[in-house]
Amino acid sequence: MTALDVLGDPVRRRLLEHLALGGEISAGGLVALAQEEFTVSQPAVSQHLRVLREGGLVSARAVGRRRIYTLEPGPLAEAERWLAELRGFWSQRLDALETELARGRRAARTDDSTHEADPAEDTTRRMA
Amino acid sequence: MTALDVLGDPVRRRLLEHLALGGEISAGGLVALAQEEFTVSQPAVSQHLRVLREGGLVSARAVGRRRIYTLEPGPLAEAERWLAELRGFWSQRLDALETELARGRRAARTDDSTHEADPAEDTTRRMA
DNA sequence: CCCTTGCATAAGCATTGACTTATGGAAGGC
DNA sequence: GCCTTCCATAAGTCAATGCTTATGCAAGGG
Repeated sequence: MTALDVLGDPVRRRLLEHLALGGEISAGGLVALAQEEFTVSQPAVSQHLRVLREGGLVSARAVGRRRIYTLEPGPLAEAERWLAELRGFWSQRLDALETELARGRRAARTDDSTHEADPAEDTTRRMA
Repeated sequence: MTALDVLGDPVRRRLLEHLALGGEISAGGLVALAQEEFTVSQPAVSQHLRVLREGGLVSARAVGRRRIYTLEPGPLAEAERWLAELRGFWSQRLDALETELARGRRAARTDDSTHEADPAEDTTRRMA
């Protein structure tokens, strides 16, 4: 999930948005666009582009003395899947809880009271 | 998109995964789970939980002296939408490019040659 | 051929951020 | 009423990261 590490910066996110909307954009074009919204120098943007490249989120090809950048959808899709899976398991859990409630909770025969989910039972540090 | 800022840490991501799979988990339980995979202290995990709380990714309620944490799907869904939109615009662009190519490219009447997408045209710094 | 443009890298600095140990307070067991 | 457990916060350290200026190199234009 290196994509989510790379996405943790607003400038990089904006660069990706511009690439998604505008298609292929040269490094200079991306610098100009970034400087419309952030006060950053050309090297700063270039370094962000390097991070994006190393994360596989974009690719660059040389055309003359220009570097044309393209969005690479792979890592983005991976991140999206990760999020979707989280949400999936979560809603599944919600559903389970609902049906549990709908069933009238015939359990709770222990005279205590509603206890929380059990995975947190052992809180002592099991030193690895 | 503060969610993506918060998601830029592997420990926090893992905590969210555990919450998604296990439902509600106490702070101590999350500490124990984190310490199975990372060598982190209890305060470190507590600080991560604070970041997650402030980002709205989780919520906590007090039960006795325990703090029970719950996944909040809202920000996650928002991040997912952002990613999906990126991918959406991108594939749209890809499609447009394909149809353009399929059309045989009747344009290119200017004797020059294939030029790249135009948004990068002006590369001078327009100082804001 | 220079001279300019386009972009990347180097080096240095400042800030952020993740960790640590230490501590405190609130709730429960005895 | 203690003592323990659970968890959060405080304070300080260290590394990572994002920025800057300076520079270098490759490609075109005159």
